[in-house]
Parts: sequence; structure tokens; C-alpha cells
Amino acid sequence: MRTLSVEQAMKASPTSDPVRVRGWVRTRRDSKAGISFVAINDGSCFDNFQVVAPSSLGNYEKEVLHLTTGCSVEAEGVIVASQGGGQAVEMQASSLRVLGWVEDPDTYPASAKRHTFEYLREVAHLRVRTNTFGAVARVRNCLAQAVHRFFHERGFFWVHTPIITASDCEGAGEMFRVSTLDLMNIKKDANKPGHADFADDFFGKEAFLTVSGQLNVETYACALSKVYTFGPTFRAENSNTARHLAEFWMIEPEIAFADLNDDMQLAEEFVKYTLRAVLAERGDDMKFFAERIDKEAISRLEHVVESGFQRITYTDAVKLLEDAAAKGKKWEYPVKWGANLQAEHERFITEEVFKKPTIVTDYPKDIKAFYMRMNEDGKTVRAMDVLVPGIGELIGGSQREERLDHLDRRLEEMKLDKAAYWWYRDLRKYGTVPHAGFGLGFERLVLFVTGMANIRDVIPFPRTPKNAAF
RNA sequence: UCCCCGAUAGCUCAAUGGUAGAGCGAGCGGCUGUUAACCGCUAGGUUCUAGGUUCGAGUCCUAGUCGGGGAGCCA
Repeated sequence: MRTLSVEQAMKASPTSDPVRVRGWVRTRRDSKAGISFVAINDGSCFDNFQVVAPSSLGNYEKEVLHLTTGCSVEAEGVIVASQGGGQAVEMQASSLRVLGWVEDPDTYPASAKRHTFEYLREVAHLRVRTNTFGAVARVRNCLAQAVHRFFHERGFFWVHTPIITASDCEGAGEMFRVSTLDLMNIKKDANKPGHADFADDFFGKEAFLTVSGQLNVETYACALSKVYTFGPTFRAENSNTARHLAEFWMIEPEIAFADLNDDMQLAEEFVKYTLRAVLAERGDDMKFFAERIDKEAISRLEHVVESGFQRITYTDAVKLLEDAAAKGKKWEYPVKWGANLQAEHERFITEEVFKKPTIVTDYPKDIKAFYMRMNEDGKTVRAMDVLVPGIGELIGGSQREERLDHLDRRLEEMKLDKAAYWWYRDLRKYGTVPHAGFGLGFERLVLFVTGMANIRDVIPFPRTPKNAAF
């Protein structure tokens, strides 16, 4: 007997050959005409498959009539055209075996009623059985597959940059320490009072979880030309927002022989490609998001795919914001050249002015990282942020400073230890090339695509300050 | 980390300082090729934790924990 996934069964044509379907019960409806309708779902697609269980089944009274949401079952029977209106086909069951009961239906956390996402986070091991989290999981997978396909089709190589890093040159972000030292009994460094002696630690020096694979992947770009990373990233920042995680997945392409324009074009093509993939492959889940989560879930993606990304320099963006203020727009934070754009400013630009993803370029050097390429004006750098409606910053990228003398000047200005960057500086000594890249927070892409409101609900087991459950 | 708000039945929420309720879910029954099913009955509570005020605290005060909204940091 063939075993079909729910997805396959939904698409099967009526046949006289019995088949087998397995899954978890979503709902059971009884008819005194002597049948029960059992909707089962195995996660293979959004929809449930209707199994029609006649009272002639040997276990009908004892088992079928007691099935509740969450029970696991194995049904066998023929696929027939459905007499009801909710589905094209259904199974006329000749057997419905219960694999696992729900011990106490009264307290089953994912019962057949509406639950808040906040509550479901507390039962993250079961929330994926709900419509919403099943859909998120499938869309997330679709996006991840599309990421690799996009790069593979364009000749990029996936580079596995390290998770653990002993280099202290990854920049500003707070890092998680990786250590095997006994925290109850720390040996102090004789030469640095108040500091631990890391000579005895596993790596013989301080080590951390990576906050970015960029510096490492630049080395591969300067040999393989087109590369990207896609892996977990860690930030120990005490960020408590719907857009931040302590552990998240980041995609970081890096291209050699390329400038910021190439970088922006790559970013735009990349985002559009992944959106197209979701629209093409996950229509069932996207329909659900549009109906229940965010009315514009589908139309927003179609709009982005069809229209270009807006491009504007930081300087022009500041002018635009100042003009808006002159026309009566009230800013909680004043707009001033040289200062970071506030969330309210970014939202205004992307949600109210352009109403589409917007790339802001050429930021003042003092609010950006040391490795970004200096412009001719000596004041701005070749940086870009891709801002999207509803999310804010989806992508941050730049053309990298490939000129050693310029790079050294920036390291000195920012009081960074040049020696620590010896291998990064080597790239500029030995056959340096213009290159560029960006970082995209994968969960923010999932947020944007699904219309979900909180980043904790688009990753299976979110890690945030004070929360590493499951 | 800062500002604001919240925590009561399995879940979502009510309850003037004075006997803690409803809807959903669950159990039982009725009805029906059902599909957010519908109708009836039943069960279900350490009101987040620790102190305090009061004759009396779910309600007021203090501290803490956790959650939400906004901000910062960023992806």
C-alpha cells in the first residue's frame, strides 16, 4: 500500500487502490448519519486532509469518537471525490488507527481554539502544530532554499565561516564569551589586575561567538570572487524589541571586483528572487497570512517584485526629512546631518514617502564601521542600508575599503589595534581589489514575507535576553 | 538599558476595597455529509512571587519575576 503525505493526498485523483495517510488530528466532527470527519495534518502543506470514518470501523465507538486535537493517527482507505464543499477529495477510511492519544485534552496547550502568540511561545515545542507556525516553518524553509539556489545559480560559493572567533576585531557588537574556565574559580592575570588569565583557557586566549562572518568571508571573496555565508550569528546585546534576537541567522554575500552599485543591484535581485520563490511555492501558506495575519502579505511581495528599490543618499534623505519638518511634520528626534537616522525617520522614508524598499547610501563616516570605503568628499563612506516598510533595516552593507593607507587611517582614527587586523590588512597588501558585500538578517526577511509582527515567532526556538527555553 | 502598560479557569478576558464570572477549549448528551459547525448540561481557581496597608485585598502601596507596546543598539 502506498503511503501519501497530506500534500500528495490532497492532489490525488480518486482511485480504487487503498492508500495510507498519517498525521495529527486537527478537528473531529461527528455526524449521526454514522460517520465522523477527521481533519488530519502532517505539516507537508497548509491544508488538512479530511478522513471520513464510518461507524462500521471496529474502533469507531471506542476510539474514533474520542479523537481530539493533537492525536496522531494512521488512516487507510480509498481517495474519493468529496461530497462536501470544503475539499476536492477525501479518504473513505477502511481503517483509522490511533498511534498516540492526547493524555489530557483539557490541558492540551495547542487545543483547537485561538491562542495568542505570546502564549504559544511558552509552548514552542507544540506551537508548530498550529496553522500559523506551520506556515511560518514552511515559508522559512522556502526562503532558505531560495537563498542557496539564488547564489548557486549565479556562481557564488557558500563559505562556512567560523562560529567561534578568537579575534577581537569583529566590531562593536556585544559578544558571548566562549570559555572552558571554571567560573567558580577564576585565575587572575598577574599582568592585568582585575582581569582573568585566559592563557589556561581552551584557546589560550579570549574567545567569543561570532557577531558576523564578514571579515572572514572577505578573505574568500579575495580568492573565489563571489561568496556568501549563511549561518547562525550571535549578539549579546540587551535588545528587547520585536526585531532583535540574541541568536539569529545571517546571510552575508561578498563580491570581488565590485563596487557599491554592484552591491545594491545584488541586494535588490536577491530580495526579489526570494520573494518570487515564496509566491511561487508557498501559495497555500501566503494565502493564510493574507487572510489572518496581514492583509497585504501577498500584495506587498508582488509590489516589491514588480517595482524597483528606491535609492537615495543619506544627505538627500536628511534634506527630505528637513523639508518634511518645514512642512509641519513633527519629529521626536531632530534631523541633523551627521546623526543616525532614527526609526521614525526610516519609517517615514520607506513607508510614507516612497512606499517601497529604499536603499539609503553614503552615510557619514563617523556613524559607520572602519572597513567602509571612504568617498572623495572625505566625509561619507560607501555604505548602504536597505529599509523596508514595517521592518526597518533589512540589509546593511558597504563597499569595503581596499586601499591600505585609507584603511590604516580609519583604524587609527577609531583607535583600533592595527596589529589585531594583520590578516585583514594583508588582503590589501597582496593583490587588493575593490569589493563589496552586505548582511541580511534572515529572520527579518521572514518577518517581511509573512507579515508576522514579532521576530520571536519566525524562528523555531528564539533566544532573547532572559529566554533560552527549549 | 530607558519610558509606558499588563499578569485572574487549559486559553482569551470581565469583576466600585466586601460571596471570583463569561466566551472559547474540554467532558457528557442532542442534532446534522460535517468543515470557525450548531443546541443543552457539567467540571474547572494558591487571582504571578514576596512583603505591607486595611475589620476585610483580584482590586491599594513597595520590591521582584515574566510578558506586551515604544525607544536605543543593530541584521
